[in-house]
Amino acid sequence: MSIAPTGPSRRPRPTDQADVRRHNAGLVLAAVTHGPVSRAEVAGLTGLTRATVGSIVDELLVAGLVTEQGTRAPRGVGRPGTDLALDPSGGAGVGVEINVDGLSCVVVDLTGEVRHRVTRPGDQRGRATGTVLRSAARLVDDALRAAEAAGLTVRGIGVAVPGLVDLDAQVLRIAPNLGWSDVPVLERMRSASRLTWPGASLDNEANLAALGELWSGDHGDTDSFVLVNGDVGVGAGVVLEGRLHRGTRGFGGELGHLTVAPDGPECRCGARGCLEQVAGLDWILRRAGLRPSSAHGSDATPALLAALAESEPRAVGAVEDAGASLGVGIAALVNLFDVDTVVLGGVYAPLFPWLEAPARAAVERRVLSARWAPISITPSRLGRDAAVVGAARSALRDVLADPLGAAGPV
Amino acid sequence: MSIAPTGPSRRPRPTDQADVRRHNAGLVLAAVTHGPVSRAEVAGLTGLTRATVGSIVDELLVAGLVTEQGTRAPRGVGRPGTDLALDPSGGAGVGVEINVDGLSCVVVDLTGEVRHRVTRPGDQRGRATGTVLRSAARLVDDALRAAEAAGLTVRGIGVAVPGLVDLDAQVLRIAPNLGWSDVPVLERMRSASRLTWPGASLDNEANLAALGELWSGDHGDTDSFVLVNGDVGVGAGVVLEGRLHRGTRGFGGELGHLTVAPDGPECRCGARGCLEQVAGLDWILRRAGLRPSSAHGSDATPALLAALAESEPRAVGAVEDAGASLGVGIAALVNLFDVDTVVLGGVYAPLFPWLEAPARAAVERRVLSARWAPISITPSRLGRDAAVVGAARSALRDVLADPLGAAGPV
DNA sequence: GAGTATTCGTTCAGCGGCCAAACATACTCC
DNA sequence: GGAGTATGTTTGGCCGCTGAACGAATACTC
Repeated sequence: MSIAPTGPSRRPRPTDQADVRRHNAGLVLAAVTHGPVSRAEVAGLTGLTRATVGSIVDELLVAGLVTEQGTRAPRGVGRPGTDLALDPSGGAGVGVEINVDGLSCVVVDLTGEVRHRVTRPGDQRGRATGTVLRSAARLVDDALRAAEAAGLTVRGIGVAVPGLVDLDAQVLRIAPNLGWSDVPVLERMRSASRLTWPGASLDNEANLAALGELWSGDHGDTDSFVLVNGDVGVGAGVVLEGRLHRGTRGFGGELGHLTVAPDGPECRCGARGCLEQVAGLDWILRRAGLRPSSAHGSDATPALLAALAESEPRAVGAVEDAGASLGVGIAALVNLFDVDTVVLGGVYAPLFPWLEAPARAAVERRVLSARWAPISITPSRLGRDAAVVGAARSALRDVLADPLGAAGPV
Repeated sequence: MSIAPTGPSRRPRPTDQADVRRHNAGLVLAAVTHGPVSRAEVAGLTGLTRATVGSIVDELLVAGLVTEQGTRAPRGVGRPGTDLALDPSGGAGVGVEINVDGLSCVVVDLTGEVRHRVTRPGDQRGRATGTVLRSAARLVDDALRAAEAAGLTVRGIGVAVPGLVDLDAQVLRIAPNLGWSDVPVLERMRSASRLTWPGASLDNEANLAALGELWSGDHGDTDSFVLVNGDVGVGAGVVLEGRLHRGTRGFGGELGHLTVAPDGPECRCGARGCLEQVAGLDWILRRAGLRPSSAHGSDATPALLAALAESEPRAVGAVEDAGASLGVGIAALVNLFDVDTVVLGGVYAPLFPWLEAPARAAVERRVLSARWAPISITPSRLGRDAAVVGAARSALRDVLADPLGAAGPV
């Protein structure tokens, strides 16, 4: 909980009463997020006085971020409070995901509800960059119109891409699996759109998926976890103390190129025995006797799952071996980051029942602290939606963290 | 930069003007740390107004944390400013290190200068826990007396241990290389001491060494780096954005048990191929034909260095092989954390000339982003002192971060 | 049914923080 | 010696939080 702004500007910044107000407004809004609460309850949760909460809530009401839900049915003696909740029409975020196997776009309101969803499956690798970006821009235009029709003011747009993003320049540096490099995605999408955009931001899909999982709120009280996103490549989104850790240059979480088997097969990156080579989707499919090259992502996975459902030995063995390798990678994550929760997303989510036991065994053998502090390994809640939803909600994050700064609907 | 308190209490806390004051006082003190500066320069550095800086400096002066150094020799037109600097007698921290190869203890003043230093080399593994702790307590007593004699008020005591520390309970959970487990180090040292202690804290040596390096301030502008501490064990202290990352439970940075050779020798931890087993000091010494068991730490290292100086092939080969394995570990760190600087400490510091090339080669082969973003690998500046000095300074950190909260000399 | 206790939300004076601007101070340059 | 410039201090104003008092709405008690 910091009242100082996070972000690229690393310079130490002085603080004044306005920052205090912002911080406390964020606290109040966070308290309201968890469900209908009265002003007095918010005061109890946040530690602020009722007077302060009242004043902040007044501002949030006129900003349209919070609504009063009328007097609550009395629960005991004393005057009953008036319930407060996030205003579903208080604003929305648009999320877009550009991925190897398709495009998707959602509109999410302040309460986290998905109000609009469109997906366009299909292999994007054969298509020209411009064509893909134009399709994506069209999805955004539809989403913006849908939001307006629903009476929602769009506060921001988040775009998720499968590659390394230069956050300062907001440029996609390289996306190996798309074959793109140095693409100013936002700029080109914006110019392909016919509508005026609110603020927009670009980020890596694993990072945004991790944020999506974080905000889905189903992972207990943990504010430190790693989302391991399995696909052809293997990436990790690292959330420490509630904050996404992109690393100094945004290149963090490259779990796929962790060395697991020094004498293993050669990787595209030039090294040997990268995790990606012995736990990635292609390897699993090959090992299971399926054809990875012709059938990618959404195509081959059903065949694999069918084989697993029938306990086909090669498929089961492939996934179990991948699980063991993955466990070595997870052990490394836990030994280094000391997170207590690891969430498996992407294709690892449906494969979880078969991956779990070997992965857990490897982790328990290799993590020194596992004896004192249990490590939770769970499948992703949002599944393939994690990145889009995370992108949309990240667009709302600024509003939620600093409700009075960027607020003001219409 | 946060004005909210960090620490075990994770509950969201409201903020008020007092916190603003604390935050800004910390800013001012940080600006003063970098060298003699005038009030006006501090205002420029921090973004505060001269009025505010003046008022804060007044408080820091009466608190005895800052001194005026008289009018500065004029540099151009205008009234010359009065230089401010940290008060060398403004307080001190005591650091103690309990390690396999000896005990050491230092007193560090506010400016970071070491004012007292005692080391007691010798293998601690044969000695009973109580005996070791009593020796350490005696060192602390000597340090407290030395500080008093120098007119320094000791603000806190930091203890560094080579093992996993439960920060909430302040208990050393396990120190494999000492053979200790579940030792309430602080409690037992305190009761073995004849003097009254100020606040004390216990932490892992690699973490404290990383803090020591961070505050030594010689690593450029980086505020994200990893210190890899080589000894019989291998630990890592992770500093991200200027903050030490202990992980959710303080068990982070266990680099020594990263798997680098799945079929390698069995480790004490039960797994196979831990980095510690193929790049730790014992392994290097054995491989170099020296006797690790009879001659530890400060005893065997000179022999190794002498052999290296004479280019003795077995010694050179041993260190080069260790460097290659270490490089695999460093690559994992960089791929996951995306730090741009890795500092090698402990025994790795004197071995650096021989380690560097193979380690760097392994890193460059295994880190995907190394092509765009160069990775700096340097030896530690503080060498074997990093952990003790870090421990002493960590005891001062609370004062520096919140000068007005815990201040008040005498 | 009336009075009392309890809880909720608001109002108001007070305190402490920062800021902006004016002022006093000290030094250089002409 | 006066003009110009930069430092440090003082003053008035604004803003946010606090604590206590107050009106409002409900339950409990006799």
